[in-house]
Amino acid sequence: MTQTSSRLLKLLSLLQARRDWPGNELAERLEVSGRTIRRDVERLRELGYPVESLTGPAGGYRLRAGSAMPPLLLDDEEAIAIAVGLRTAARASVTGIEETAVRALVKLEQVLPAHLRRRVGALGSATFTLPMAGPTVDPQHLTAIAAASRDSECLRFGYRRRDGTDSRREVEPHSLVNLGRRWYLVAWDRGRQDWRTFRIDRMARPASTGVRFTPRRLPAKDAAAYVEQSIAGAPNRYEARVTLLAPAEEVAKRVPSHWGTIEPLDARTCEYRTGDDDLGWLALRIAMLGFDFEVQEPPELLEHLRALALRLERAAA
Amino acid sequence: MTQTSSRLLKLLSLLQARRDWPGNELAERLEVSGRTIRRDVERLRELGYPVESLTGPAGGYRLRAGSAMPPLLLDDEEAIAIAVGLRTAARASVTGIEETAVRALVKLEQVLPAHLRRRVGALGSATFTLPMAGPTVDPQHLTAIAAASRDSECLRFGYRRRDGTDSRREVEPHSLVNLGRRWYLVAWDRGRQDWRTFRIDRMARPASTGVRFTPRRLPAKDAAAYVEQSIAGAPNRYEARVTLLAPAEEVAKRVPSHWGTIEPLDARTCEYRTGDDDLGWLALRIAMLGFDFEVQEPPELLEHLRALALRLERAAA
DNA sequence: GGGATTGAGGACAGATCCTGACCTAAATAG
DNA sequence: CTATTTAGGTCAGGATCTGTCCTCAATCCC
Repeated sequence: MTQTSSRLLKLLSLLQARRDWPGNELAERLEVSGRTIRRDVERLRELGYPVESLTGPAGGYRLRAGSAMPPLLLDDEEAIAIAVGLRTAARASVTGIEETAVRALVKLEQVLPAHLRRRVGALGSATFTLPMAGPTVDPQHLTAIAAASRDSECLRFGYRRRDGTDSRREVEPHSLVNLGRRWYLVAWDRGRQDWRTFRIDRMARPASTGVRFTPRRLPAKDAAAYVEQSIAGAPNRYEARVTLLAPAEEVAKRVPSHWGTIEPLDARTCEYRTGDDDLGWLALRIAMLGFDFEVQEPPELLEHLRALALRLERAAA
Repeated sequence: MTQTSSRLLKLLSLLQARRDWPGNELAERLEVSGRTIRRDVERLRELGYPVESLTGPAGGYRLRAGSAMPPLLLDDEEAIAIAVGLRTAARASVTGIEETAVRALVKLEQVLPAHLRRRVGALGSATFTLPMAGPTVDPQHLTAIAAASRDSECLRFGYRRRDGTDSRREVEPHSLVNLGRRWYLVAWDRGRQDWRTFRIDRMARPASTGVRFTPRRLPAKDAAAYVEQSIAGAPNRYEARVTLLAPAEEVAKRVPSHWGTIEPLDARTCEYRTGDDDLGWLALRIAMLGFDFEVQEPPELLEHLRALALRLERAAA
């Protein structure tokens, strides 16, 4: 039966690689009779994959989108592209899919052949995040932590506290949480015998110890809630409100909707609101818009702008 | 034997969803005897998927990375994350995997269930590209064009020439090429009866006509070469060389390696080289580094910096 | 070290399924 | 209208699958 199964997979793979396939070409490729191809197509349909067919000359088979995801059959290059894409998605921190991206990445990396993993690593060193975007998180850390947490394995890492002191931790990872542009791990600290949240960018060399544990119940609704309550007060977040000297429509064309909101003030100006943890980053984002503007708040933003303007002037001198 | 095949797929899916699986749990889930599970594992191994097994208590099965990619079995959320990740990867224009990312995206979108496609579209509207990054390319255009080109189907679109005049085109798409931060389509223009290259960001509503064509031979080594020769002279590219007043090591920590090269000049300064088509974008990239700097070349960069500094000063006033 | 747990795999029998061959029907492009 | 292409019924021989039963081997824990 491994013959039939692998042939079905190959068939699915062919149907994903090109859209239209005449039956006899499939038969040739899979080295079976046309009748068997028809039966295989029937089987795929039974399994829920919608294979369309057209009769007549220029007819053939075609895999449509169905109601469920079929298994994806990727070649090496595509697998790499997906791995790299997921890494950037995990750091995008704009769309709210970061955690899922990491989960998918863990799944993919588990089965990614070694030679491909090396290539992904090489490409991955091309960091996409902007220099000013604050502390960056190593995607390899993310996947290592997510894998340990998925498989209920203890995790060991070095951790630098807020005050700068270093320590080594051994924890039972519960879940990985993305908030704003930061990643947190919620875990039971085995040394301290209590729940803790850790910032991933403060970790050093996280690695599974291989020791399994039985998951504990988190004393909170969910991990995200736990992180929020435990960093309450800390995140010093800034909300910027600036007036742009440009029509709202024109601004809207250039500003991604998730980067803030635009409200028209009059025919020639509009108000732009956006928030961030990092003032420097906030200043740049506004400067990059390419329009003249006036800062309404916060006042701290003005200082950053002044500093930036000075630096540019010095350079342009 | 759709039963055995679908069971094998389910088994593969389970093995991808978690790392360790005891045999009897698999047997329960798949509603077969333990013996059949062992046989299924054997079958997977025959198909080339390396399934490890450990005996003893706490033993079980585990899917390792092999030498070839197994079919990826994704849940809905993961499929969305991958689609979004690939979209950003297609636009990243830094790593050299954009074209593969588009190919993978075409494959995925072909089978992406409708409800998921809607969600991807909603998320996709959160444009990630930076506002200043120049003309953005709609990923839906990219996939539409890539699909037509993969399937040898004619493509129709509106095109705005360099001089601003609009026209409608019907072409036989040959391939999609990514150069720098721009996308080009190499195609046989049916109206003009000749080869042409089109910039994707100048296209309007590209769509397959459904008409099939037989691929022609391109009069060049490959599509990338053809694009390069046909836009020779046009791309007005700038190479910047600036001196940063900061030690090379410190800069290296903040600058992604693909965004330019860093050469130490002395203990306290270094030289940063980077290139781009867009001067404004170039200026920002340097300003964002967060270090004092001096521009060596090009002179045009100075003007942009001055303009930017002025704008910031006005805002900070 | 001993016992319990878990995977490995041979053998068997009955049921099921697969394949290719052959044939007819229906749809479609030119 | 004709050639092409998928749809699918039927048949027969061979291959495959499954569960049961059993014996081994590796590993963990007491």
